Amino acid sequence: MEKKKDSLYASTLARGLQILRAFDESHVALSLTDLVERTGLEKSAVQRMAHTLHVEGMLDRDPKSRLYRPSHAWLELAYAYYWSDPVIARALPKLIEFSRAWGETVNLAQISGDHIIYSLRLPNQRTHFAASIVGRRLPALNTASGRVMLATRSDEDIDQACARWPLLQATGKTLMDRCEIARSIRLAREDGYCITRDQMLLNEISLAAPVRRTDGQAHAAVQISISGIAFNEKQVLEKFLPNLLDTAAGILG
Amino acid sequence: MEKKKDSLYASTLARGLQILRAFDESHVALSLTDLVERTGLEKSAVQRMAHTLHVEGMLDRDPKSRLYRPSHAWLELAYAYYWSDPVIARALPKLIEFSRAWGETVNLAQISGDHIIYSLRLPNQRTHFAASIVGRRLPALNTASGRVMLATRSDEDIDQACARWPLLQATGKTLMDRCEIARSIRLAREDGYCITRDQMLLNEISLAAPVRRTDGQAHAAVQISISGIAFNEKQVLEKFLPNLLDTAAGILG
DNA sequence: GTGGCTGTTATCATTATTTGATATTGCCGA
DNA sequence: TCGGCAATATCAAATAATGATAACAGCCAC
Repeated sequence: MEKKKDSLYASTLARGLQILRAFDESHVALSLTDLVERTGLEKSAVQRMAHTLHVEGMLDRDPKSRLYRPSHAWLELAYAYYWSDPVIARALPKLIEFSRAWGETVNLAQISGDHIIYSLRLPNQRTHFAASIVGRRLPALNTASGRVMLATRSDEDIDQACARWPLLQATGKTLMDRCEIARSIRLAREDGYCITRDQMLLNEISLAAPVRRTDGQAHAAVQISISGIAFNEKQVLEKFLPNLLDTAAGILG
Repeated sequence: MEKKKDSLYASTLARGLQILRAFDESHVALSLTDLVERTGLEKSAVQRMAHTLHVEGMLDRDPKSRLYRPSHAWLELAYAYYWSDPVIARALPKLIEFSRAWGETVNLAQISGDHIIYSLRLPNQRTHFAASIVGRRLPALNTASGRVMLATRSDEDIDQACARWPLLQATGKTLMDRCEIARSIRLAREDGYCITRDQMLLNEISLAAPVRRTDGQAHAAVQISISGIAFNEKQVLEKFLPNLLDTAAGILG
């Protein structure tokens, strides 16, 4: 109907997926009319899709308010994902080891188009909710992890990315200058790590090291979040960098 | 076609979901023919569903082997789930605190039909992969978490569950006697906690405390896994129980 | 209580979409 | 190089989705 002339494309299935994707951090429970609004689908279509997803166990429903909510099945899908990605299994024991040894928050980030996605998180101090749960996506250019991964690519790739990939001003100090970001990435290539401050959260220092494959490219990074109040960048590098590089290198992307 | 006479049921969507559910811990990458086998759908239907899911970003595909794999979108769904469930946000800081203070593996389990599902995990020592990642489902009756949650229900509910809910013999020592399990649940009701050993993993002691709602029922539990080599049950109770109960009580289901 | 509003549930003729058989192509190992 | 298996592409038949509309239910203000 609205999509490409693709005879293999099952639009009913796509509409169902639209319903699933209507839920996010600021839309945690939706009524039928909410879903109509958010998806732009016909009322009847939403009714049928939501009903089907409910019957199939993908959506829970509060009988009182009639609001739909994500079900536990969404976590089961994450479980299946974890088993399917071989990097996860190699990274997890290393991250646990690091977390135990240093008592700091450590994450595994992966590149996903022009964003990074946090696929493993071992939080060690109370922080914002979003910073503690897996599945969060952030523009790659704004993060230490994204930059250190990008740094393993060709110059052309880096230039292209710096020119085109999206940016998000998360704090007042988030770096939005694309030339500066390009410089930061080239520095990361020389250094083999990337460190940032106040980019996604104020008073947060983020240090990332690449998880390289045999061809040298990194599709994952190990990243730690350190309080910018307790430490400055120099101290963070001295205290954590060698072990972080070891941890990342030991994973083999 | 095969399903109920439900005029709102969109079977195409359901077929697509079947494809997603074909992936699990022992099926991490599937070809079209694998999918045909696992779902029982027609070859053409599988072709169209998989194609659509790929176009929509729900499945990745290795161009070489042509195998389909779960995509990062599966983690994004988990992210949306986390935001949608209010218990998660209340539990996470408490679990982090406990993990920091005691350096032991701590989990949040929730009841999901006749199974439990681990929705938060803070692993603190290397163990089996399955024991470290969220989304794992286990028969409620076989776990300390499941029993301590069931213990907050009525006697009839407990009897029904003990009679009908599934069991899984995970180790040679997994308790399979339904009468014994019922006894364990009633004990948990008196004690306000449940402790097990060697049930899902050999030499693992599992201790769980209920997260009660205002009506007294628990739909979640905080659970810790302790090495049965380093400790015996008595020591675990002495060392961890008071703090675990505090942690669980502080969450408010 | 009662009326009116809003959002949900149910129905149905029309038709677009899926279906599933089959033909074609491409890949990999012998 | 060939043979066999699996992945793609095609298409007429018919089923299953569509979307408009009608009936219903819950909630709030009065």
